[in-house]
Amino acid sequence: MKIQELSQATGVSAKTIRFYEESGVLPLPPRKPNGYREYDQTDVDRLRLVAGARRLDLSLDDIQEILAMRDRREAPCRTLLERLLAKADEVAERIAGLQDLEAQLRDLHALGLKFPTDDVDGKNCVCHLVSQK
Amino acid sequence: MKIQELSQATGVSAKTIRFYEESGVLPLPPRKPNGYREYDQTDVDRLRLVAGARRLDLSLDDIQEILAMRDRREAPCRTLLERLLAKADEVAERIAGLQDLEAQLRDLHALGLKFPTDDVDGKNCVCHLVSQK
DNA sequence: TCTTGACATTCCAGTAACTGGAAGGTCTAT
DNA sequence: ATAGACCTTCCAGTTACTGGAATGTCAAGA
Repeated sequence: MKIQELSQATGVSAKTIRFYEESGVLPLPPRKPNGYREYDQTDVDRLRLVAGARRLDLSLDDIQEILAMRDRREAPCRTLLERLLAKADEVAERIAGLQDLEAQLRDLHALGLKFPTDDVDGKNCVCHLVSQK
Repeated sequence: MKIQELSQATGVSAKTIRFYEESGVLPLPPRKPNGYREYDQTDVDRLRLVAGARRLDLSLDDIQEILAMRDRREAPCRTLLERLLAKADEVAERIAGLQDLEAQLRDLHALGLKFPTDDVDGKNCVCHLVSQK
């Protein structure tokens, strides 16, 4: 299986596959005599796991750690579970921050509409709204 | 006014101020004979505007463009307004995505708790939950 | 056989917005 | 004289890729 086929099978670009390899989340694959990387089904499985975890926004570091533990046959499941929960909490926080941000942006926009639009650089320029304190 | 004082007045680190200068959002300040940067109140104002806009998550590119227009006495207000709105929409989208993500993470966690925890690398390992398809 | 096109390889550089650190110069006070 | 608290520049690293250049390989068609 060549890199393009692995790419097709997983939806991860060849470029990214090489990057994952260099990053250490994917093992160095054997090479054919011509130097091409050779993959098999276990690589598909592993890369799918990586891609799935990335979709859940786990960092490559996290993923590598999880895979390393799995490879050492330690209990990765509990760890993964904890990471999932921690990640969920993180995401919840990020959401709250972004909701604040969105509200502020819309407030500012609404407020801006009330200013005379021909007041290019006057005291009422909306630019001042953005400036803090 | 030295860089540290500007930093105090705006809450932006000296390191970041130099970075902003290099990025072009802040102008090259005059230097004292000893080579130290010299700032005044207009720099405080400008940097506050930058910091405020950054807090609203506008990119340095956006900010630079807005400032450039203001400096040219063009109408930055309308532009800023549009950017605020566009940014708000962007943020709303990002929030929706993150909400999906959080739900997925919590579902996965809940699902994971139902698996036997001693099944280290068996078929039921939560790792498989993460893997796609 | 030659050529074309689609693959493969490596390496270098860039993205956004900083942050950290090293090596060295300057100022102020004791 | 020396300590420390500044200042300067430059280089490197962060995250997860992506783009591009230069080059090599392979299979198929004219």
